[in-house]
Amino acid sequence: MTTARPRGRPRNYDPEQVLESALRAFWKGGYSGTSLDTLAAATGLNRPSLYAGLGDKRTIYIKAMRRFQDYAREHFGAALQARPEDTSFVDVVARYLHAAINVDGPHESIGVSGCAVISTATAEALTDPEIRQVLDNVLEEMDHQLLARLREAQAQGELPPNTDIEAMGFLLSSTAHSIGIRSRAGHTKRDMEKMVDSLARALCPVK
Amino acid sequence: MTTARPRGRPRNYDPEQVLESALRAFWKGGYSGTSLDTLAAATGLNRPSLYAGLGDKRTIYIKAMRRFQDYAREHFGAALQARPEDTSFVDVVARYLHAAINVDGPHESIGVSGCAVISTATAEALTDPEIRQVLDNVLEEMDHQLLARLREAQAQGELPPNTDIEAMGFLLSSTAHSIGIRSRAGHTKRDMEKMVDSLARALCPVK
DNA sequence: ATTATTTTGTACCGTTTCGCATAAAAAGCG
DNA sequence: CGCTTTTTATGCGAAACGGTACAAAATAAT
Repeated sequence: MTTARPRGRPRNYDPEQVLESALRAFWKGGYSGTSLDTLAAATGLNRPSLYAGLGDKRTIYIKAMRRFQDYAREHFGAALQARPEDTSFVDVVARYLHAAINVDGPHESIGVSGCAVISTATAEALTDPEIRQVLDNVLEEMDHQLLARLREAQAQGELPPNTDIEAMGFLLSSTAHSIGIRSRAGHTKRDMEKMVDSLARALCPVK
Repeated sequence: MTTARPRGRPRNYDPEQVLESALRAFWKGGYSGTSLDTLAAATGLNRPSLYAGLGDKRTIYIKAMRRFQDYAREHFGAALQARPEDTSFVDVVARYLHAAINVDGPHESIGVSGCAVISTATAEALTDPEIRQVLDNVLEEMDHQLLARLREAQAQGELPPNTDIEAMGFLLSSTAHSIGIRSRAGHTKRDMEKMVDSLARALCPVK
């Protein structure tokens, strides 16, 4: 059984795929630097279809950023999950940093690098309150996701009771932000992978 | 004695002041988001004078970013200088973080916030190799400035011999990067000032 | 005073930008 | 088969964009 076909002419595109293409276009060229023509070429749609399907440029951008945020949340969440083979919380921190490299580092296959939101929303944040809010929401969610896990770790005894959870969370999220910026500047995965273990040890009060 | 006047009609503006105004315009609106008209209005010059005096848009942008880089280098350098009242290296680290807040945090008087380069060059980095290089140069200089000071500290016994200097430098510069991003997202100086001491302690192996 | 030189300001050029109006196309419904 | 509904595609239009031509203005040199 298939869902009942809607009334008129059927859509000629997959909305998910179009949003993903739009994300990649903005990810590469930024908000102001990506025109509707570029967006149309990237998605395969023409401008009126784009507009009818996703809204105006700003709306498409914000939807694309939300999509990236979903993707990032998922990966960071998975990295923070405890695993049987973890010998200390250093392993969890290292996994988080690897996730940051995978999420915010170079994506060779699609020719982009950096956190899509941080790399593009910062430029607009002071002139567009809604985009600033998207950026702030991403930062806040990253901090929150980390702090929740760090508190749990402290409660479970994975981290010493005197650990400054807030400072540690700030440093971890900051490192993730910076990994995105560094890769945007051309740094490779290998450049950053080789730092992960020493960073994890330096970040973790558990020696 | 004054310098011999050049031949033709004298300039009606101070090049330093114009470049500073251009910096503030790009700082606020980003590269793609700032038009030559906006730039002309901000500097008080008209477009032809701007072009004759500073070059085309990209050239003006790059000169403005270099100006910001000079400003940042100076402040970070001053913060890293040893002071008689320092009781431990934690004080130096805290001073560096305060400098990051002053340089990359909100500048209420001129209505901008964030590191001018990171906040605006990241959006262009993947499509403009020269701008990417400006960004990379800033990141590299921050790391270099920090590492030089950390090595010195280790040599002077301010830091334990087993300190992982590279990791510590990476974390410190990353924190500075992130402070710029957070303030771009709307975080206030006070939000971040209140974290400085705990961050400095968490970053410093000297407890 | 005249000339040479440089800066200034208006006005313009061709292109790009975003958004939409409008008609053709593709489907279901009666 | 017509009729309605929805999507597609061409293409328009007003505005904004980066850049420059050109003449007027301001100064030094002769």
